[in-house]
Amino acid sequence: MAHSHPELTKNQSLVFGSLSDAGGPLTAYAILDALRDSGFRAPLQVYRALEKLVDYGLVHRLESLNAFVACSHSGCAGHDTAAFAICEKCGLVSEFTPDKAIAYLKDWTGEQGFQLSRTTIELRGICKQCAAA
Amino acid sequence: MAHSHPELTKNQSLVFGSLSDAGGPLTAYAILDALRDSGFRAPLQVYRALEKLVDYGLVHRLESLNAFVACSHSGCAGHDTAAFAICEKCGLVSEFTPDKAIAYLKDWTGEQGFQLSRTTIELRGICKQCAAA
DNA sequence: GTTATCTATGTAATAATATAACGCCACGTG
DNA sequence: CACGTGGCGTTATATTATTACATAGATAAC
Repeated sequence: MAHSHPELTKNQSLVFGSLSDAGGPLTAYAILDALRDSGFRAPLQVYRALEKLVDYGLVHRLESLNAFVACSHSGCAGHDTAAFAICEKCGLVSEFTPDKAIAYLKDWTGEQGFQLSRTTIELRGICKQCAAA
Repeated sequence: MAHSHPELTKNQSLVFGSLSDAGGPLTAYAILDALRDSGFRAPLQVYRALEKLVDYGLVHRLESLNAFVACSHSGCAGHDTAAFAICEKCGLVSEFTPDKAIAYLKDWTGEQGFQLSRTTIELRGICKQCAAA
């Protein structure tokens, strides 16, 4: 699941590049706009590339923002158990891997007989910088 | 934050009722369709009611489904730290309150100086029933 | 009692996010 | 070559959510 991946195609590289350059989350349509000069014309070009990139573990989808962000730990181990802290002031997104919290969630799913395939953990609040300001 | 609430208005009652009756998540437009006979005509009627209901802690938004579900613990304490296990086969949604996992997440936010206001925890997988089948 | 204000509501229009359906081309394998 | 697979381009459409503006009722102030 996720992790190693073949060479990226042209479109995948462009999409991944625009996310990396942004250094933060972008919506699919923001990516589309960023790549018009590179020849992108339609949303599907972006969505198709994103699907693969998420699959490969290079990009995360932020459900609560309907946006996408390049993975902080390229080729990251816990890609499917990453968590995100999202600042509601400045938009900063910090990715981390809450192993112990995940362990407790897995305890619960184990007890329930729930076969866990993917976790979404997104924290909303104010980052240190913005709180200080 | 959340919890006690005034009397529900007519629209709020209708929306809450349809979510309760459903016993599972509904999209805003599914609610709209369910309430056409009750006089609903436009999405905004649904979204406005949902906003209040979420505010009051009676309804949760499931970010990964773009859907809404009545809170399992009416007037639930940990409304803003609830977690959900979502079965990808049958659509069953189980709400629970992973206190220990939340505690670890709060450890992290505390260390980072991140002022946490809201958590989203959604687990995808296969429920016990569907796994057995 | 009238004015001001606040909340809820109704309606139309539109924005933002995401997918379906089709056909084409490049590539590798038998 | 014939064929299957995967990526790509394009059009159209589906789904989710909000903006903008008008109306109606309750309440408090004067």
